[in-house]
Amino acid sequence: MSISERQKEERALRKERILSGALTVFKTKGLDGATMDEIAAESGFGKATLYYYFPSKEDVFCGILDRGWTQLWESLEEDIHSDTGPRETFINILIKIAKKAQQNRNEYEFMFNAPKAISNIDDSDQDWKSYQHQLYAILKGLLDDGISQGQFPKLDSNLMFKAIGGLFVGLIFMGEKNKDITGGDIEKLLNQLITDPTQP
Amino acid sequence: MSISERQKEERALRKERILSGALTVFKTKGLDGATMDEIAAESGFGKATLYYYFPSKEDVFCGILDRGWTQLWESLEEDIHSDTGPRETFINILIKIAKKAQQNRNEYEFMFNAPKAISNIDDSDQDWKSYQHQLYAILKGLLDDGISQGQFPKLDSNLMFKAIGGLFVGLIFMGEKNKDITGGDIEKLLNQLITDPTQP
DNA sequence: CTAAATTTCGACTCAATAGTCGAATATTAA
DNA sequence: TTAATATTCGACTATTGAGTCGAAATTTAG
Repeated sequence: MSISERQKEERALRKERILSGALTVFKTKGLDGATMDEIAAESGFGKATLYYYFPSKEDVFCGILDRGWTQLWESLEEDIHSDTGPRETFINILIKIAKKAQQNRNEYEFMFNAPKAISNIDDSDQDWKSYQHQLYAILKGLLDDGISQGQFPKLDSNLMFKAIGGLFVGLIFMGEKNKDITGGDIEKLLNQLITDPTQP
Repeated sequence: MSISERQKEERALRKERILSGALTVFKTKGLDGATMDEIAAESGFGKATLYYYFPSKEDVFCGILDRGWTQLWESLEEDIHSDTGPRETFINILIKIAKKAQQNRNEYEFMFNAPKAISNIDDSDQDWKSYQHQLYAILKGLLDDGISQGQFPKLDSNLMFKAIGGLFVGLIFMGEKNKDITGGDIEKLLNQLITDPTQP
């Protein structure tokens, strides 16, 4: 008899629990400050048990990114495939990301910042990377389309992309509080940045 | 006979050399990936010699921040005390920082990003922190003044500050290349973000 | 119930690295 | 020259933390 469905689910649930614990520890101790012992304690397992579910610390790390980027990608698909114009789609996507990021701030801060801190020989095809690249490609495409349709200011799209990305990250992750920023705020500032003053 | 002026200078020069080497290693290996042995090798000293100049790894780290923020603060003083209006002063300061940051990208990336990664019991009065806070306070003040004078959009200044800070960091540190961004680009995007459309 | 499979974990190994020590070398002042 | 002072450093220590091991506990299936 092979493993039952319930067993699979419980196993997945335990993995989730470990990832959550890891996220908590990463948040308080930083990426390198976090130890497997602490993650084990935080998630309520013995250290050796962690290695029964994840082959290495790095895999715990990537597990968080995988889960996060996959979920984000899936939750955005309807917006991506909607047939609104580039500008509206672009803004909708960013606002949706912002909302999710504020609901799960730790996770998203990790997703957006942690990858920079990796120096490992990282040629391997991580799932999360492809999702991240896909998302960035979509956004970049919308930006290009929007610019060529005169919906955005006529500026180099790479530059715009950096600027918007920075603004976005700044709004959501700068400072400690996260209560003061509404979807409306983000929309307002995005509009401010991407409204072409030469258009009526 | 106490130590001569030249001796002091040479000692300071050796400290500089160590800080530069440290910056190089930090850049390639990351903050926690960098070891004192590597920093020693990179800067051309034996490890023990490093400890003759800096009491700990953390002090090397803070040495970089101290030097950077102090120099930045000093180089900005004339702009800060100029009597141009808040908007112009604000933009001048940001453009000057951007220029310096692009000339010494490693150093400034470190200055802007490294502090987040510190989790140490950091109550101690680090010089660099006061410079950083002063600079942020000045910028925040200019923003407040500018808003109340109608030179900026009427938005919450904390929000604006986050947005501008993010945009700035995004423009300068996102991606790998740093050649494509001119002072003009930065000015253009800043203007885009901080121009009140309701004003003539 | 019993045997196989799954899950758990404390104790151990082993490598990496921050920081120290004491001796050697170089510089300065008289 | 010579003694004091400043500088250099390789080898050593001590700690920390990732990953392993083997045995114990629990669950599942017949």
